[in-house]
Amino acid sequence: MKPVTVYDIAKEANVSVATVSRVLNNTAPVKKSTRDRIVELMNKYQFQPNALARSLSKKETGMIGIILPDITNPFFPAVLAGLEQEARSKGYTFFLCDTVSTNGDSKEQYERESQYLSLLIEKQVDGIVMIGGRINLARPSESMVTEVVDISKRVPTLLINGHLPGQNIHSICVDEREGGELATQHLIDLGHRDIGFIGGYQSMANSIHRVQGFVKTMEKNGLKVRKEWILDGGFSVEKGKLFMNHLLSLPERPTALFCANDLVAIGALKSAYNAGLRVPEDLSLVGFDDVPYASNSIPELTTVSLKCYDVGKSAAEHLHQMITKNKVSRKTKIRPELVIRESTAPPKGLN
Amino acid sequence: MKPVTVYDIAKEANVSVATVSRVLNNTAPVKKSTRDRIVELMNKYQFQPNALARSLSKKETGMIGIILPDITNPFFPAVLAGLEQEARSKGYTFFLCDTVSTNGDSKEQYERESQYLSLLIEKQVDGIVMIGGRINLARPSESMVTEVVDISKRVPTLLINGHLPGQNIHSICVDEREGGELATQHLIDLGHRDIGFIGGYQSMANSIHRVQGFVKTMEKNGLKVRKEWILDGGFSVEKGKLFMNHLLSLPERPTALFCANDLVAIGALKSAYNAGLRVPEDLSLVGFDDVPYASNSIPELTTVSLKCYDVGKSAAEHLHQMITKNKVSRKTKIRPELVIRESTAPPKGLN
DNA sequence: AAACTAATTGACAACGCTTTCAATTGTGAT
DNA sequence: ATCACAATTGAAAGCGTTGTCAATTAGTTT
Repeated sequence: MKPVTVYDIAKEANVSVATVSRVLNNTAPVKKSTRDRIVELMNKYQFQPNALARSLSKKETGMIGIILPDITNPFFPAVLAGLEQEARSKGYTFFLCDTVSTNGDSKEQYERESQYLSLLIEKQVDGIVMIGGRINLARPSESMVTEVVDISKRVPTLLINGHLPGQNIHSICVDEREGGELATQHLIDLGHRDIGFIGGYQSMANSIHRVQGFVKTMEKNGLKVRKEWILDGGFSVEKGKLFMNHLLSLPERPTALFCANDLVAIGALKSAYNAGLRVPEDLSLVGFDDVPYASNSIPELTTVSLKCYDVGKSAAEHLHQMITKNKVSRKTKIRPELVIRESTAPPKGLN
Repeated sequence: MKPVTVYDIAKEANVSVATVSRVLNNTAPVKKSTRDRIVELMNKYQFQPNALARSLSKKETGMIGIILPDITNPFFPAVLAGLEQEARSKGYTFFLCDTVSTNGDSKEQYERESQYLSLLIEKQVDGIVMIGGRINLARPSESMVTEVVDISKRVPTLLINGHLPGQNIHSICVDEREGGELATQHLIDLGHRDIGFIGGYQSMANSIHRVQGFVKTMEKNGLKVRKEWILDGGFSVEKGKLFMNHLLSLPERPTALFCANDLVAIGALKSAYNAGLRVPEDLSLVGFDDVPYASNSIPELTTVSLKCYDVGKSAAEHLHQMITKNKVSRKTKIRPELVIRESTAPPKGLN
């Protein structure tokens, strides 16, 4: 019942473990006859080398750890898919760390990030990628940043769509601001002048950037941004509904809405629909991220694509370079792209 | 730059590594004064024990491997969430194995499953959970089953919503057939007589069971099931559209559709919508799984809930029992539940 | 056949932790 | 003091690989 080891094989083949190791790794020539004998034994016993022992000895595990906030948010599986695909082709394997907390307490979430960070070190992963969570905070606490800075000194660490103030950790991200500009300009080009922004958190970098792109573009076009049409406080469908409901209760309403992400847009869409508004006839909606949801709603969502898959893929490539100690530029940017679908149209008066 | 080891700590504290290990694991009493000294050094050097070494020695890793077909399908993150939450609370950690193949080749997918199965053994995971893929095949190849049977003898293995013909591997699953009955009866109770079934694969157990529940209930109610209204060949939104389009081209159409999963239902919904049909007025739709999508569409999908989160959670508990060698019943069933939302209504003529 | 280079192999020390067994130290009782 | 016993500790043997260095064997060349 005990697993067979190189030692067992060696003994039965009348060779030393060194030789067995050699055929196992093709690390040095072995006479054909003895190699055959060993291979045969390996098959006979279904020998599977113990990766722990191997890693301990070689000081490399081929594992990369990924810390993300919530696997249930479709955005993360989307980038994960690209990451996985690429990393796998390079021989890496995955350690999934979901920091979601049952009660939605973000303090607990950051706490969990810390735990996982240590854990990954202990597990001796070859690299770490972080996405979402503290690295998306506009102003993370001192300890939060030093913690990951320390980590990044011990093992190649890559941030996806995030950064740490005052630090210069490797990252790959897409220009959120530009995305915000794209979306807003699209709406303006359609003829909208009364545009609102909903979703996100003022404490998070991505939200801030998206809003900045929005505001900048509005002003560039000589349009006024109305404070009461900028609502934040969440990234979920549920929150999207709430935001929309609030907007609906206002005396004056925007004709178009730029949503902090697709989920919020979906929520807004639902609320608008329930209130009898038609999208895009009565209200234009643009989302952000381009998760699968976006193209499956009715109407399909116009959105700015973060190109999740590509981001994931680049991340894997970048991290691989870091691990193999090739030099890479510290930051790599990916440009977002506007995907025009069905949820945007000229405002009503303009037909 | 080298990581500090128990040995380093021991030396500086003037004790043996055994003692260091003891304070590290609280595995035996250590005099307060020396314990304090050691703890202090650990902090000073930010000592983090090497989990590889520890696992090698203890013969346990605290890792559980999970093999799934495609993280991008929202169903899997949903059960993963429950699994993760529960497993984490028990001190386990995750090894993610996504077997998706870029080109959608299922042969390649099964191949990948084999690779991951070996890999997990090599990595010495404490347990394995499989979901989807070959364990959902109605008639998997001989080698596919012996492979996982062999694995299950080496390490606790649990199947979620799957089985292997002629074997008796631990599994936790929800009764697909009953789900099919629930959905169908609901439609019939609403007054529908012309009901179709779309989606799934005739080669897959879950599809077969769902159809069986459908057929059985139809017959029980004295209704005829029409061959031409049973379409299979996929689980995606895209396929759902195709199925619907085909149905639309038929001279006679069903007034209600039971879809193999929510994604297919969404696809059908979109096609119906594009064809000018209104759901549920002109067509009733019921999905299966109850992924987040289901409650975010317009109209919201009536569906049979697989209670993904619960399934994941039970799986974690079950596997934990297996790992700790407590006795558990080999199979645990979870009952599906009909969730009535907005996509179903009495057929038109009946108002 | 001797000398020499090339091809194969084996011994053994890491890798960093846990665990067993025995040795040492400390304590209160006598 | 002395003894019995409990509380602490240390030495060393694993755990299953890899990798280095030296030794052995085989193959050429003269």
